[in-house]
Amino acid sequence: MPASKTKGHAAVCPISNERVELLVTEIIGRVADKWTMLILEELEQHGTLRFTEVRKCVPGISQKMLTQTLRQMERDGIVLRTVHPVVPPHVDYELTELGGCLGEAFCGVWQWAEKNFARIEKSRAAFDKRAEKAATKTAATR
Amino acid sequence: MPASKTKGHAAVCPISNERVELLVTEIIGRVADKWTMLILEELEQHGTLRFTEVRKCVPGISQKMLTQTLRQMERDGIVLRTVHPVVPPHVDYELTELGGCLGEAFCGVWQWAEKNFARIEKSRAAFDKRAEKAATKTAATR
DNA sequence: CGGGATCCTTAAGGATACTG
DNA sequence: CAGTATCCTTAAGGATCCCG
Repeated sequence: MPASKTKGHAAVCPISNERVELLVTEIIGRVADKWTMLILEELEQHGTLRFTEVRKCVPGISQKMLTQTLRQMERDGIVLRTVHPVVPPHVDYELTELGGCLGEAFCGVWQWAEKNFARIEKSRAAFDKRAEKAATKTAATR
Repeated sequence: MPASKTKGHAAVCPISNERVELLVTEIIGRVADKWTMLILEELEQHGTLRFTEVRKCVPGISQKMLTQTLRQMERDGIVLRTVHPVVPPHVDYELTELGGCLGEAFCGVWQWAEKNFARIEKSRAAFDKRAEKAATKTAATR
């Protein structure tokens, strides 16, 4: 169990630690988002993509969410957005180096999900069965 | 750049691959959640915690979200919930082995956030400055 | 084509009150 | 103590239209 998480930072950096932790937490909250992760994954796999291409790669995402998420990622320095001043417009998206690092960091989570999805499904089924039993029992009691 | 993400699964497993991908995506969506990650982190760091203790460790979480998230995690087999039949009630939460693995997988993301939060802040500031400039320019034009 | 602006609907999430 | 149940508010997110 690797111990160097947020707490490990304390000894190193003297600047207000609650602030750092809040910041890190906020970043985690921003980055640990469904669409962000999916877009990240696609850009990592395909390299550079245009707006419409990203949209095709991420099924189910609305144009609004795509724009919004890409903007956030651009703002955070995860994605590089290049506008080619031609008509009709041509906009390219690609990961920055920072974004690439994040992609690699998330890789472990993807692998975890891939490796364990069957276990998770089983656990869910078992949980639901127990819950159902409990429910019928409660119904019988009253 | 490790290439074995969802796509890498294709060659190994013959069962409907879209289904697997959907499942994995769904799991990612579930697990890549702010509260889930924070609770995971606390349980990994403290071992076993009671309901109220978790609540204290995760500032800002409402009791509703805490219950809800813990239930989801229990259902997914990430967290083990132990009820001691005493009065007043005593309920313990701890990570399962599966949960521990997930914690380790997420560790990379935490480290990424810790390492790069300054860069991200700078990127955001720069982005906002550019946006502001663009806005005043637009305002001047009309 | 790549969005911005607007409207509208659903759902996430907080506050409060009650219970075994 | 560790929840469940209810209400209520905010905001996420989809659909639509339009524009450079």
